[in-house]
Amino acid sequence: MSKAVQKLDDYRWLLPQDYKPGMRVPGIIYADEALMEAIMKDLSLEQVANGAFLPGIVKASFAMPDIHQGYGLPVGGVVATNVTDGVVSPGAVGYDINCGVRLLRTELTKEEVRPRLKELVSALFHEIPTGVGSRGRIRLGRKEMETPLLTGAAWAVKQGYGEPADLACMESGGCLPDADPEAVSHKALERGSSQLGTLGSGNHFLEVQTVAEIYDPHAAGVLGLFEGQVTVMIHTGSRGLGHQVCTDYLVEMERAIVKYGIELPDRQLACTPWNSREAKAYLGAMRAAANFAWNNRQCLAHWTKEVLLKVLGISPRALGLSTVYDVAHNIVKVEEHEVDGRRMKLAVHRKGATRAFPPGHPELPAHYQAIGQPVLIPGDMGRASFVLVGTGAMEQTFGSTCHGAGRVMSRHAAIRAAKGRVIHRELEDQGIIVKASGWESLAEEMPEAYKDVTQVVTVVHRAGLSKMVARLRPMGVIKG
DNA sequence: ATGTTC
Repeated sequence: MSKAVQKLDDYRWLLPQDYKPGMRVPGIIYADEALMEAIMKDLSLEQVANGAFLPGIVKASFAMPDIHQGYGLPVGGVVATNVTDGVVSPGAVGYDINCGVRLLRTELTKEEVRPRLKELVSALFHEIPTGVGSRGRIRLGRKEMETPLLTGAAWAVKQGYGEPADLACMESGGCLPDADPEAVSHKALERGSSQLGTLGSGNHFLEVQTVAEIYDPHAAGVLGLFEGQVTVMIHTGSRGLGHQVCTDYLVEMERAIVKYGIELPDRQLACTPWNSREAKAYLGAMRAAANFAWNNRQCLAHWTKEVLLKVLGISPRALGLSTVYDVAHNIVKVEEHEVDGRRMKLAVHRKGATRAFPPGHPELPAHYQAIGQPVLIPGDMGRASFVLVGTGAMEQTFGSTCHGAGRVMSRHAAIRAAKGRVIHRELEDQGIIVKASGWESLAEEMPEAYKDVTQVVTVVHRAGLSKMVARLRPMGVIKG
């Protein structure tokens, strides 16, 4: 019976190490009974087990309650490898390097914005490039790409997009050090050259929201959030540039596993020893792509502010827009963690998982030291999104929590299920104005295609990975 | 996620 998944408590499940011969550590899944049922329907658990084969993995292959099947590792997976004898795996980061979420606060209430909402959503949709292959107003030559890739969002701020204060409100200050633009292929640079300040497609969105409920008044106060307030959430990543970096290095990793004799149950997890030439190159390129994504969200936030000012016809002071935080949920980072009582330097791969460091952690900005790292959880466009803060994830999951709702329907299944329905009308009946590039992109993303995000965050809250601060309700959404 | 099967 040990070969089956075992329930540890109300929110934790164990995938024993003998679930699949060759696992170096067990798997741990965070979920309640209902979410576990959904998780067992695809190959997620198999992929959690496969992650446990990665050389140098420590503690366990972790999965968050929003996991679903992905490329190699499930989306919602966390694996940490020892940097002395472990590996780095692009499939355990994902195609959309530094896919992430940014939350902006305003001084406005929903009553003040509601009368202009339709106009606002139309203007945002008009001004912000959305959809696959969308191009923005910034055009950079290959040489001009170097600084944004090296210096992160500080580049956008220097260009006049946003303010220096934004940088302190971003994970890692909006820049991963040791990025190497030279390790990014010409093809990747070319794809990225016109994509700064573009939203993309799929589950990426820009949403005008209102704070519907506060669970933790102290943390909400520190974050500048109050009930009835209007916020803006931006969910996007590194676009074609990051996708191309992942594609390029997966080819390289295929060669590396042969060269270094690494055996894996799934080639999609192809990886390379941490101290190899291939790892150095991938990490340099991955960090450059992460910095591109931070610039992308920085530019999008700036244009969002411009549109808000123009449509609402108010002063910047009356708008009171500022950055609450900006998180990366597809990334690999070198961090120090305690494992079996020993401090270790680890490569923490978070693929569809959010860092959630506790209060007092040295990597947090001074103004958030008391509350812990802000966690931004985008839900579906009909229900809710959440703000949480880090609590006790350090001892459990290398300081990681969930990243979203997680799909329950494939894109294809969602389109089939939505046939004959008018999704934007259904949402409008609930007071949510949606603009998307087409019927299909809305059908793929309809609320029923996702798990209930409230259920997901309840699990991470009760399991002590992070603490619920506020629930945000969608008012207006633009989608690729 | 993605110039959505170079």
